[in-house]
Amino acid sequence: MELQEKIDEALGEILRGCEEVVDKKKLEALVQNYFENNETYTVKAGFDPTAPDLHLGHTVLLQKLATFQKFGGVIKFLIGDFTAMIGDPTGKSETRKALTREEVLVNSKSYEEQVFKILDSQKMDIVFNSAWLDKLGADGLIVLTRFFNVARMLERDDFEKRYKSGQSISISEFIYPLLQGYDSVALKNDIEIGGTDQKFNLLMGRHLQRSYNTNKEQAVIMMPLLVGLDGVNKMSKSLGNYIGINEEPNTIYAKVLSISDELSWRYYELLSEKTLKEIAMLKVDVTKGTLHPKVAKENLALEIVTRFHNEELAKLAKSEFDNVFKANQLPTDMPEFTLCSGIWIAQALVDIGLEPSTSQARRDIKQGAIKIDQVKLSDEKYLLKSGEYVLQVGKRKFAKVKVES
RNA sequence: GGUGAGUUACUCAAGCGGCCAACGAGGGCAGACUGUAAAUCUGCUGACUAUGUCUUCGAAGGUUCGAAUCCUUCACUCACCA
Repeated sequence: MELQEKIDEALGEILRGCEEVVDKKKLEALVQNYFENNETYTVKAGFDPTAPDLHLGHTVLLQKLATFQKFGGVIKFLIGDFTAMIGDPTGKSETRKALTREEVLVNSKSYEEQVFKILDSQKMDIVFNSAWLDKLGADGLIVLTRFFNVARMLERDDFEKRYKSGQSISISEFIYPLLQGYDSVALKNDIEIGGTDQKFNLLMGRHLQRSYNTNKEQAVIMMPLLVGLDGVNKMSKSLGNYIGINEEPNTIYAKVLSISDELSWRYYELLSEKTLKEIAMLKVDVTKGTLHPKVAKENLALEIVTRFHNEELAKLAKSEFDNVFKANQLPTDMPEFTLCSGIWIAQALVDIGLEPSTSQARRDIKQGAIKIDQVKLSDEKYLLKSGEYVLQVGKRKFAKVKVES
């Protein structure tokens, strides 16, 4: 293959799924330089030290970093331990509690374990921004704040809104983007990747690199935010609409299948390793009716489970799922509990964690949501006799109980 | 610092002395229909072995037979003025 062709192909992969790119020329030059002279460049992405549980939303970014690793990018995996003390004002987040050094280290270890499922550990550095921000000092901070003015800071959407409606904006929130931008200065960074919600902060890096006369001006790539399982909000742990990469194969599989058909295409674009062309063809097949939308979604689920576990477990997850929900069989793996004979069914359900309260349990019994050995229970006051049973709440909560006399 | 408005369940938001465990909407849970999809329809949505009891309407006191509703103090939020 011609060199130029290789370069074009690499750029195609790099740009895939990006929402917006700033300074595309710079990006192209870096990649070209890598192919021609084998010179690497740095790619920075920032992560919050408080959230070491990665979910698919994070992997959109990580997969993009992995792509860069293939084409000369050396990843600066930045853990914002210093900036976490302030809390990113982007969106609606509140002030966060400061973490101790130990907590940060523990979290970063956990990051490593998870991140290496996607990234090549040989081509990346994990860095902490406290390394240079601790040393910045008050005088350094004053210098930093000179490089930006309030009027421009207020141009940022969320600041503007809050300012106009008279809500409070603390000075520290103004400093946050500056510090994040300073990270790029300190790292002499070439490219930064972040979510679209980070646009302002990402561009700040460019601005400050220019201000500090670093002779560098990072290119910026913005990735769209992955919508969560509810199909409305961005995927986040606090909203509970996430798929964690450390979750069980069965759980991941089931969660992927529970998203809406429409949303599954978005997931295809951002998470699948299929080419855009292949995905477009799948879409056509579904529209024509030659491919059932559920099958398309099943394939996506299989692909995702395979990435974080393996193909065998993915297939098992599928057959398990089909068994339970298509054929109405019981799951092969259920939590098991031992109870005493004569226990009230509602109490039993609470004790084993299938219901939050006996009140809720009663309501569910009334509505026919509780099953014992797959038989609907209608008696609210039912007492369990000794023996072994499978208790079920709704369609997806199961438990095996052994009742002893 | 002054003046005024507000603080209600997961969220928004009614209620302004008894009919209030608190209208309505969203969310959530469950049932029907399905592909555990979407859409739609229905029910539920403080706790308690329960036609009753207990704890909730920013916090603490008070008035009253009776308070989310009235009074006092405190805390917080917002608006206008300085």
